[in-house]
Amino acid sequence: MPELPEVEVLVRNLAPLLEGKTIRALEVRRPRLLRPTSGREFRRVLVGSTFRTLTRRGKYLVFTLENPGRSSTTRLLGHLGMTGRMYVRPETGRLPKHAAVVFSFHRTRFVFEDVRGFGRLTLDTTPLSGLGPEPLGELFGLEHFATALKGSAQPIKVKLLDQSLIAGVGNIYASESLFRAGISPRLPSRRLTIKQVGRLRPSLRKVLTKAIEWGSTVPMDRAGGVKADGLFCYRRTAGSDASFAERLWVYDREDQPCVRCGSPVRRIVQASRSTYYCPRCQHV
DNA sequence: CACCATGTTCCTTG
DNA sequence: CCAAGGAACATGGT
Repeated sequence: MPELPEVEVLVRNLAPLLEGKTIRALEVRRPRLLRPTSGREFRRVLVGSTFRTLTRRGKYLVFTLENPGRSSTTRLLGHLGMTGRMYVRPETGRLPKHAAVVFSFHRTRFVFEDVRGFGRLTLDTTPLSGLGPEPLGELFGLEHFATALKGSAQPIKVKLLDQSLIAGVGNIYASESLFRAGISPRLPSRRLTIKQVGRLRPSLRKVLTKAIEWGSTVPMDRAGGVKADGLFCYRRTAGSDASFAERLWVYDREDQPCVRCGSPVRRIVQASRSTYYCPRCQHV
């Protein structure tokens, strides 16, 4: 589920459910996902601590906790990888098969589960320092963007995935924003004209903003959608999912007609990841 | 069985 | 030294 918009929606749903909750017990079932923090260290620091704030940075969730005993604050960093999920539930019922970490409160528990195990929940916050500006923030200026692209021969699609350039853009919204801007994903970054950069920047912002809106307004009981308890997860659900189709213009739509011109959407592989685009609307 | 998957990191190659 | 490409990570869906 993990690009900026999905993480943003998750954070908004989760924050009110966590704030003020004190960790009474903590179970680490897949210590590997805490690395480089050890399970022992993780428990030592967090049991007894109280969740204060939850924010997002790029695709990361940033939790702050307060420990009364040490009168200090702790930052906890979360990342969903490809299949991570986080949610608060009543303490009843059994845990899912892939539950990695379980925080117990009074009558509820906060669960981090991850099927593939590419996600992370750790006390190591160093990954934050390597992130570029937030694409929806003030620091993501046209000048900064244009300058960063100027030096690189990498295809623009690949460049958009570079988290040190912009934080939070993933494979889906990279394709989507290029379609909206009418720019070929193959175009070397340094070849973008100032006019194209001028279109790409607002396209990125629009696509991300719309996705946040969509994620925040969709009925919360759809399969693979958002659940009322703050769980958010989407999976590709073939063509049967109408809302998913409406939401994305090119991603995962290989051979389907372009929503703008009708010619078939093409799929190519760049940096070993799928890119989708309309060869007619995104020439050059 | 084969191929694909929203991400990041590490290693190799040029 | 740097950039680019690919594998690895681990599991499930189609």
